[in-house]
Amino acid sequence: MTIEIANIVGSGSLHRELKLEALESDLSTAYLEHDPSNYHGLYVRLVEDGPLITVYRSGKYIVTGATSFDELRETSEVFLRNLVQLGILDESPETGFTAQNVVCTEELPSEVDLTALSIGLGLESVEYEPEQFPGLIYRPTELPAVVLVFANGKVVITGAPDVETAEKTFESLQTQVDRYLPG
DNA sequence: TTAACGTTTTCTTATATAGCCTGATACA
DNA sequence: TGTATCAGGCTATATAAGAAAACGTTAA
Repeated sequence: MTIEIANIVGSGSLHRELKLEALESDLSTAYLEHDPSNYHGLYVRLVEDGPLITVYRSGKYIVTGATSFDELRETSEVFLRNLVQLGILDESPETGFTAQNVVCTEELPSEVDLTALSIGLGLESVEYEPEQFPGLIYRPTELPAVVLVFANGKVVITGAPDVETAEKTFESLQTQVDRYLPG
């Protein structure tokens, strides 16, 4: 099994309020975007095309666009170090930074008859409306993740807090596919 | 009926996936 | 002018955050 991580979302808190306008002018080396008329959060990128940090006045922040847990952690830590260097924080606080959502892709060994699969899985855990969206949406009752299954066998797993959960979710799907669409 | 307040929804970002639609461009 | 091709946007999914708008409810 070769689950590929496409995106990880994490969040944490600095436990103190921030002046976003001041932060915007102080973080001169980062890639910044702040347009309160569009959205109230301050967007920060430490490197061009790198993960995006959304910072709020409350001191809470979100990191999106990381493709590994190392990159997610590193982004949060470098951001905190920058704030300490700028004198915005006295020292790196305990932020409680954790991954909230992992988006992964996988592939089933063969094409899938989505209509047959939706009948097999049962209407209570499946949404499949091809006129609206070409993928089948599967919510396993025992796992906190959602799976998008496409007719060509490609699969997107989202909502999982970690890779283990994503892998278990894919295994659960594969079991169901083998049961309802043998051979 | 209107004001005031409380609750809910929408917005934004990242990302994969695939089908459909629309607009732009190229060529006959 | 008509057809073909391509690119881009929208559809749906999860998640965090908080402001603002859109609701619903209650009282005067």
